[in-house]
Amino acid sequence: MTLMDEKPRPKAATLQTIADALGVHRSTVARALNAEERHRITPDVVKRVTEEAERQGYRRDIIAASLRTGKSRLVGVIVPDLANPVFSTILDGVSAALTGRSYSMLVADAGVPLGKQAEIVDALVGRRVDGLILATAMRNDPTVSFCLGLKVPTVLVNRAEDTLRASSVVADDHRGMGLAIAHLAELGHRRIAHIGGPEAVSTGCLRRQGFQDAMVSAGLGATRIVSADSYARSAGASAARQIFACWPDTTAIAAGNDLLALGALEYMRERGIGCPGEVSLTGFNDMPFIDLVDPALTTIRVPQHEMGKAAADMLLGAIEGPGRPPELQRLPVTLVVRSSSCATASGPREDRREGLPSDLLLPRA
Amino acid sequence: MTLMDEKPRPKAATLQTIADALGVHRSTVARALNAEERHRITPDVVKRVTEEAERQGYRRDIIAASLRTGKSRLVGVIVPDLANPVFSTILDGVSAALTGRSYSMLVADAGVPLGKQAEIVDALVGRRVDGLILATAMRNDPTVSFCLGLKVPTVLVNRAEDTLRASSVVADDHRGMGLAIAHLAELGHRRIAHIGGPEAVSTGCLRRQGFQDAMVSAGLGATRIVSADSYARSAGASAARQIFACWPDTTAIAAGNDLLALGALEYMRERGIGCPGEVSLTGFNDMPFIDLVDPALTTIRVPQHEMGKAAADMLLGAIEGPGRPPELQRLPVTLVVRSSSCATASGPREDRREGLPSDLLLPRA
DNA sequence: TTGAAAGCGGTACCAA
DNA sequence: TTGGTACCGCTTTCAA
Repeated sequence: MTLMDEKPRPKAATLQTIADALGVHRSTVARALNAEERHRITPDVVKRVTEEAERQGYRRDIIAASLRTGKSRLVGVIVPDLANPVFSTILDGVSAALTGRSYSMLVADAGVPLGKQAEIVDALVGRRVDGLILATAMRNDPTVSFCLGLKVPTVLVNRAEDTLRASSVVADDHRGMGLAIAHLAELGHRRIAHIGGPEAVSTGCLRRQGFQDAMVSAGLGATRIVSADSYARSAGASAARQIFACWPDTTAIAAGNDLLALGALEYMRERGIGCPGEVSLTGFNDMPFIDLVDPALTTIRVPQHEMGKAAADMLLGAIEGPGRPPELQRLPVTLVVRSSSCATASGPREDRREGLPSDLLLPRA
Repeated sequence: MTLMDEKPRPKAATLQTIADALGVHRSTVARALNAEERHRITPDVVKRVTEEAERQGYRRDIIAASLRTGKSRLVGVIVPDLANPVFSTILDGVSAALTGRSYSMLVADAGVPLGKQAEIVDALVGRRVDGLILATAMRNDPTVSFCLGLKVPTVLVNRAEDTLRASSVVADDHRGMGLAIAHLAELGHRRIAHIGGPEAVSTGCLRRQGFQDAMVSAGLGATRIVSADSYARSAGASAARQIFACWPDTTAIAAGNDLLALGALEYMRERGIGCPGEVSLTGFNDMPFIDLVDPALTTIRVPQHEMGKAAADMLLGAIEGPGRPPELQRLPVTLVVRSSSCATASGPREDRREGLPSDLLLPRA
C-alpha cells in the first residue's frame, strides 16, 4: 500500500527521465530523437533511446521548444464571424494548407463590432504566433498597423487595405461585379440598381466601383446605388426598400454579396415583387448552399477555400523566408448563372450570348 | 554608423529589460505586473514598473509562463469538417464561452476519413492544451480512449459515446426524431421512410432508434430504413434512390440530418417527385440558411451555438476543478415546421398508387 | 517589501 | 559520437 503511495504518479516523460533510465546525457537523448541530428549518434543508442521514449510515452514539449527557439509554429487567424459560412470555408482552406506542415491554427472571432480586435491581436501575439491571417481588414485598418508595428508576419485575406502594406489574398471583386452587370445587361436590363456593401471594407468599395465602371461602359447610368452598413440580411432588405422607393422602375438589382441579396429577396417576396419575373437579382460570393434558395441565386463565385489556402501558403512563405515585400494575390472569380436572373419583359438583346467570355456561359443550375 | 550597428534591434521587452531600466529586480517587476501580487508592492514601484512596461511595449510571454506553470490556457477543438456550418456554429459557441476568460482556441479539422485523428490529438497534446473538445466522436472511439489515457480533460460535443467515459454535450436526438415522426403522422403519413446517418456515430444511431420507436408507438411499421454511410448530400441522394426503388409508395421521408434531406430533395427534383406535394420531407439540425431552400425544410432545431458554449463551459469547469465524474448534458430540441411537409393529398390511409407495378411507379414526373 | 535563485523542458554551442 | 552547459522568459519559494 505504502509502496503505491510512494509512486502516486508516473511523472511525465522528459528528455531527462529517458536519459536517467538509460544512463546517458539528455542532450544525447535529444539528438537521438531529432531526425536532423540522429545521424551523428550510434545506431544502437538511437534504438535504445527510441524504445525507452516509446515505453515512457514521451512527447516532445512544443512549449519548451518554442521558448528556446522563439518559433511557435502557431498561426493566428482572426475572422469577423465564425458562424458565417464564407469565413468558415476560408478557415477550412487555411487549415488545409497548415495540415502536415506541423503548424497549428489559433482561431479568434473578432465579433461584429470588431471592437476587441486589438485585444485579440494582443492575446495572439502574446502567444507568440509566428504569423497572423486577418479576414477582418478595413481599407485602412489600425489593427494592420498594429501588427505591422509588431513585426509579426501578417497576411490579409478576402478583404485588403487600400495600400499594399501587408500581403493580401483577395478575389477579383471589381471584375466580378463587372461580370454580374454584363450578364444583366445582356439580358436586356438597363435600369439596374446596386446594393453596396460597407464602404469601409475593400469588397464593398471595389464591387461598387465595379458596378459603376461596368454600368458606364455599358452606356447605362450608375446612379441607383444604396450602400448597406453591414453585410447582413436585414441591411439588404432595407436597402431594397430604399431602392424601390427611389426608383420604382428598377428591373434588376446587383447586390454586394449573397447575404444582401437574400435580404433583398425577402423584401421583394414580402412586397409581392416577383423574382426573377419582375426584378432580376444577383449576389456575390456563391456561399455554401446559396444554390438552394428559391429562386436559386445567380451570383459570382469566389474561391473561398482557395483564398484561405493561398493566404496560409503566403504566410508560411513570409515566416520561413522573411524580408520579402508585400505581395497581392487576386484570385479569379466566375459568374454562376442560376434562376434569379432572366431577360426583361421587353426581351434580351438579340446578341445576348455573343462576345462574352466563356465563363459567362455556364449552364443554369 | 558603428553606433547604430551596435544597437540594431531594440530587443523585445521582458521582465529583465524593465528591471534593468528601473534598477529593480525582475521578480519585483513580475509582481508589480501581476494583479494577484501587486498588493505586496509599493504603489510607487508599481506605478513606475507599469509605466516602463508600457513604454517598452512589454507583453507577457505566455509561452514562458506556460512552461513554468504547466498550464497553457489553450483549448483544442477537433471538428470533422470546418466547412460544415453545423460545426462552425458549434465553434462559434465555443469561442463565445472562451472569450474574456483568457483562453484561446486551437482548431483542428480532422478531415473526412478521420484517419489522422491520433496525429491531431498528438499535436494538440504536444502543445500542452489544458483540455480538448471533440466534435468527432464515434460511439466507441479509440481517440477518446487515447485522450482519457493521457488524462487530458476532454468533452465530447454533438456526438457522444455509448458509454459515458467522457463528459458530453449533445442534443436530444432520440426525442427530436420522435417529434419529426409525430409531425408527419399527424399530417396523415403512414408509409414513412428514414434515411439514417452513419451507424457508428451517436446521432445516426439515436435518431434511427428514435424513428423506430416513434413509428412503433404510432402503430406504423418501421422497416423503411436506409442508412447512409456519411452525412453528405450525395449519400442522401443515393439513399433516396434506394428508398423509392424498394418502397415506391412512400409518402414521407425523415432524414437523419439536413444534408441528407438536401440530397434526397435533389434526387426527388431530378426525378420529378414533388416535395411536399407527393412526398413530405424532414431534416435534422436546422443548419444556417436551411430555411431558404425551396421548399423551406421542416426540421428539428438543434441548438448548435449553445451546445458549443455548454461544452466549453463544462470543459473549463473540468480544467479548473478536476476530478469530477463525467457528466452528460442533453440539450432540448424543437420541431420547426416549414414547407417541405404537408398533409397527404388523399387522406391518411389511402394509397392511390397501390397495385401498380413498381417499375411504373418510379418515373413519376 | 524586495532580492536571490531554482527551475519548467527543450535547443544549441563548445569541448572532449 | 557524446557530455556539459548556458540560456529562452516567467513563476515561485525562501531569505533578507
